[in-house]
Amino acid sequence: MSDPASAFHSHDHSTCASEALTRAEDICREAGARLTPVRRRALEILLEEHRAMGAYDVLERLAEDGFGSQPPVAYRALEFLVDQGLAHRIRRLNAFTACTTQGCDHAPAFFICRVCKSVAEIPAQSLRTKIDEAGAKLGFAVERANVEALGLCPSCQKEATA
Amino acid sequence: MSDPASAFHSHDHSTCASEALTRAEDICREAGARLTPVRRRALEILLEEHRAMGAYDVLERLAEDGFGSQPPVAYRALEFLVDQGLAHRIRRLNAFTACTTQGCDHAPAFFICRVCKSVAEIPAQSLRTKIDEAGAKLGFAVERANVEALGLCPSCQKEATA
DNA sequence: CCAGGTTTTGTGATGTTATATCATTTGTGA
DNA sequence: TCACAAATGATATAACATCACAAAACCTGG
Repeated sequence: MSDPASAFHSHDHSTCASEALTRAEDICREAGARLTPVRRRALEILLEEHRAMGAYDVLERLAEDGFGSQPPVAYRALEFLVDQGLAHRIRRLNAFTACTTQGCDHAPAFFICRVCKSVAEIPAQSLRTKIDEAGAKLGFAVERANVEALGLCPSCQKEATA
Repeated sequence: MSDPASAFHSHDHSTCASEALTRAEDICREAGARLTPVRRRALEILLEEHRAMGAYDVLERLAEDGFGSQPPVAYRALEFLVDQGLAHRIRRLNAFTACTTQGCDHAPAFFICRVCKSVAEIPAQSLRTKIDEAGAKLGFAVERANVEALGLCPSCQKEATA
């Protein structure tokens, strides 16, 4: 993956998205997982923008494309993507976003702009280590950790002061 | 607050809970906020155990005690408690838990046992600082941050190996 | 005290997010 | 090509959360 937190930088997004899709195919092939048409389409939809989308929004788009229109269609596709590390669930927003650090450590931290809803993901292995250590002090064995920060992205800060 | 992460230690819980309630009263008085009967009762309910409760579970208990039985009753009380820093929302569980570090920095991190659902809270200002710094590198201004770890608490680990 | 506004509560309705279940189809490998 | 596993379609329902409005409780100045 090119650029950490590309969400907040101008960049060639069509390349960004198509590369992610190509990598996703590789990752699935290696994992022996099937990137079926719905799943692939769901990922494409998430990749269109660096924001989180609700399952029902994804569902609507999938239905337009001729896939089923019932909630499980979207939830299953999204669950698959999350399991494969191709997407992440943003709990704060009850929503999903495409992974922008494929292949990386997968201890992501998210920065969510409360105004424009864009979401940036960074690799945060060092935070994860700290969390593990803090857990260890309590005798707690950490298996997964969420780190989600809410605030203002660079451009929305400019808007705010203007 | 006595003991960080008391959830995972045996302790005198009735003292733990009653002290928390007393402090809550102080905090509200100082803030000029009204700890009304529903709000107080909601806090008591959350304080009964070191776990997260869903709003509807709290609602059920409140209704039994003669308060209203519609969802807003619970959501309003819980929102008040969260605003006052007397409770926290655990996004991973869509649930709420009483604050066990009242008065502390309020940059909490949570450790959630996936088996017994107990929740421990620790002050985590240093993690918060790291998150702020990581945000700053992206030009992102962090306003709030969630840190939630899922895994196994000490006693559920013992169970698992047994 | 009491008239005024503000805050809190009660209640019904509705919106949003997520899962359970089961039948059917599709892919995969013996 | 048969049998098993994986994926999809479709219905129903569960779980979580908010809106809107009316009634009651509470402060506060006169």
